Amino acid sequence: MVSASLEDYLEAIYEICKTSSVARVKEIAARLEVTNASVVGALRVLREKGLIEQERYGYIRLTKSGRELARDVSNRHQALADFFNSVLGIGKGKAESDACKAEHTLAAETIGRLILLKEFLGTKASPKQAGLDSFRKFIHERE
Amino acid sequence: MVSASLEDYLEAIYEICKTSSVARVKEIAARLEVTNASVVGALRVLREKGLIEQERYGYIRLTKSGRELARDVSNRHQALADFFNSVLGIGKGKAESDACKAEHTLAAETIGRLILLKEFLGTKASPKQAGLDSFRKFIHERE
DNA sequence: TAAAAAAGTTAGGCTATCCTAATATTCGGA
DNA sequence: TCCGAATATTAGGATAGCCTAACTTTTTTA
Repeated sequence: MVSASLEDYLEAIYEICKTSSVARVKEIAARLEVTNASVVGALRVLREKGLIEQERYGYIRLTKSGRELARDVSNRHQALADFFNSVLGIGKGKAESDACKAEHTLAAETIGRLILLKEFLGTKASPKQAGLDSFRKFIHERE
Repeated sequence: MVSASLEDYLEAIYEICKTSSVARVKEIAARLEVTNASVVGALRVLREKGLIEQERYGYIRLTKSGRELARDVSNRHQALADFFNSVLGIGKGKAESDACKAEHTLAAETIGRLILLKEFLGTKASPKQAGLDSFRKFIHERE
């Protein structure tokens, strides 16, 4: 298992690698607002867990399992931020910061249901079927 | 500010005091599944922050500000557990454990919106107005 | 190409939170 | 009432995560 903090590091590396192909200590530190020293400490642990690869003083890449884990965290983050903002109408900034924290704590099942709820509310097909009961049916149909 | 951990202690004391009028170290330890020693350490901090009163070897009571804070945490917990279970259809156990963690991380505004969303979905009055747009109107009317 | 700048690392320290083991206090029953 | 059981506390230690300061390596540039 990896802690919430380590998930944050993985997620940051994942996001950076989307555009840069490799990540560097400085970028991770900037994104997470911690010092380089803290990043180095976290990277050592991630390396020991086989989630990243890095040569001394070199670039940082996710391993297969690191990438899978990071992608999961990132997906949870996106889903939550989107739900908070586009369903609940929370401002983007707060939606992001809430997602940042809740992505580590909410069960995958819970987040999955939030995604369904958004779909349900976006459904124009059957606007007459509002309400909890029809949301339950909606869940049942897709799971 | 109090940490997530201290909020858990406050909440436990609050719940215990609902039925017993005072709390004891042993009960708090049992509820949070930590040792007595950990409870004692946390109580010292809560005392320093003026959130509880306790004589040496004696009973534990919340102060006014402690009770207010504990009530807030407890309310967030209830609202989340209820939303997860009764709206999302998550099993009670998981709904509780998710609530336990998210109660410390989600902004009050976010939790407030979840409560509104439940009300909205429970509204029988206007079942034709399903969908995100009418939820937004719904929010607007009550805030 | 050598010195300066930038980036990465290490060493050591701090705080929060938990633990176990030992000790102190309180309380209930013989 | 006094002794043992129950409860509370203290002492000391571990871990995680962050920091600053000093140092090393790499990169840039004059």
